[in-house]
Amino acid sequence: MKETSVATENPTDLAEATGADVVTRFAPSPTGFLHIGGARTALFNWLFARHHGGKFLLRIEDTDRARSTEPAIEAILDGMRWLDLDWDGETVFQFARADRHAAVAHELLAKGAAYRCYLTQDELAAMRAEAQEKRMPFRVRSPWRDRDDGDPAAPHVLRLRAPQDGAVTIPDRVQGDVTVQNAELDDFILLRSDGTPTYMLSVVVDDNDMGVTHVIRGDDHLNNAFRQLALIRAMEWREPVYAHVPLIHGADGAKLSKRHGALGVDAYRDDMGYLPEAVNNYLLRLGWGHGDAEIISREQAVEWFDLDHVGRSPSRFDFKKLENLNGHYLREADNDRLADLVAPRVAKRVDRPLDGADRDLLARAMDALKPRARTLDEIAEGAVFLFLPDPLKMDEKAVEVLKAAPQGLLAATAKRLCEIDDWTTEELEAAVRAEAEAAELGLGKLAQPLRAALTGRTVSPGIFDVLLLLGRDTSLARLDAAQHYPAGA
RNA sequence: GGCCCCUUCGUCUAGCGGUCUAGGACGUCGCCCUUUCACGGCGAAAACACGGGUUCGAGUCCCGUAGGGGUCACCA
Repeated sequence: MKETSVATENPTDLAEATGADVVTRFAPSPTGFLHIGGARTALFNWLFARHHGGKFLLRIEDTDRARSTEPAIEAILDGMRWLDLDWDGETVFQFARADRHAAVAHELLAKGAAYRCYLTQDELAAMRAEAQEKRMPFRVRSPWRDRDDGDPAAPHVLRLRAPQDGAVTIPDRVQGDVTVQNAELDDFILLRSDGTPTYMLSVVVDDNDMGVTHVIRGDDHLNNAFRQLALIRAMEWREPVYAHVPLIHGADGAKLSKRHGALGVDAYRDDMGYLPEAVNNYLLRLGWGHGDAEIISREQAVEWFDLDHVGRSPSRFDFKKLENLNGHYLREADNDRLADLVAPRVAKRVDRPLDGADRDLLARAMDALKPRARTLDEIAEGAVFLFLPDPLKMDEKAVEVLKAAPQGLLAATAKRLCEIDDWTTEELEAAVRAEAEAAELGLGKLAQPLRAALTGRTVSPGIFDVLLLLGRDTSLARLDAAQHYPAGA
């Protein structure tokens, strides 16, 4: 992965730089974070390129100067890195290529494939209003398409002279053959009156210059593809293969929007505590499937991914399933890595930073902690008892368990534990079981009060693990404190 | 509204004319394991939107209806 850098200055070298059979790209506009839908689009593009041994390019569509921001660019790049979606070559910044885009527009003008249109905003608005009134579909039909008596010095835009008869069929790799009548399309704007290129022009030029062979994107762009194709044909450039992937909806079926569930991937990482491999696996299975496969590794995904199995209907985002997947990857993850990830979350809960020893303890506890969690926060929640200061705070249920415990049970157990030579699981288990037997209690009847005394809760890892992790001193101290708890509290 | 697209369990999906009395996963429910909670194991309920065709035969092909989505900017 290359550093973020300035767009390449010599546009025509872009295609040459790639030269691969398959070139895909992800082209987000930096007006916000990398949302989940964009992440999936990026993933699909990445997988498709990797599967074919091709290139995966990244282009930032920052031509909307008013809405594009530097933090947004950083957020997108950050999200891509987190998901481990590395791109080839340098990041292309679209705005830096505006001159090239304009040059193409003028080339079109020279060829007669574009024309100067002097229609004003007011005239356009009037046409729109009239169409509305007659309940006719509105389409710009510029009188300037067939006039050349305008004054080039006057404000004007450049429009593409698009075909008006016949129809165009796009053999979309996901949607199948899609046909649109040319009469439905109008002469879209290439260059604004201030001379800046529009998105429609920029994508086409950049995709061409970058040698993009497969355009895989959200199906909200399906209609644009027809306009873009008209431009490509006017330039006599190679037509890319299109694949329009259905959008992702919220759990209620409504479209995801910023207001409604469309979160940045950073939220999945920071707020929700998911692992990138879980998010990737989940996203892959949203709209794509490979038989009964559910848990799919990166390598497997690269080997299997294809456009043929991308579904054609929009899918809903299901946190339950993501969570389940996350639980799976949590259990598989390396303990040290998890300790690093969880430490700050624990620190927040116990209100103090964790030092090296704390972190080691956390790592040692991980095998006991992670099977019980589905998110990093759940691990942290389960780990707090290891780092809480004494006297330990008891939750309500723990207090009840302690109250219900037979008199002297904890003291007797503490006494046995006190006499242990080696604080090992074996010794611990022997001592606790011996006490349970002596008190003529099931292990459960003893384990619960112990758990409450040791962790302040009624839910925790196995009691012997708790004893072992807490260590002799803390265990004994908490047991002692708990004996006086109801009274001393 | 015009145009375009979509429609298998609650959700994600498998299915590419007969092997579908429709498979898997999440979720839900039950049982087992068990020191709590999880994990794990076993099992259950749960779907081809509707109506017409085509065909010997349709979840799979075609047409309608309904529902959902996308798009209609000098935004991207």
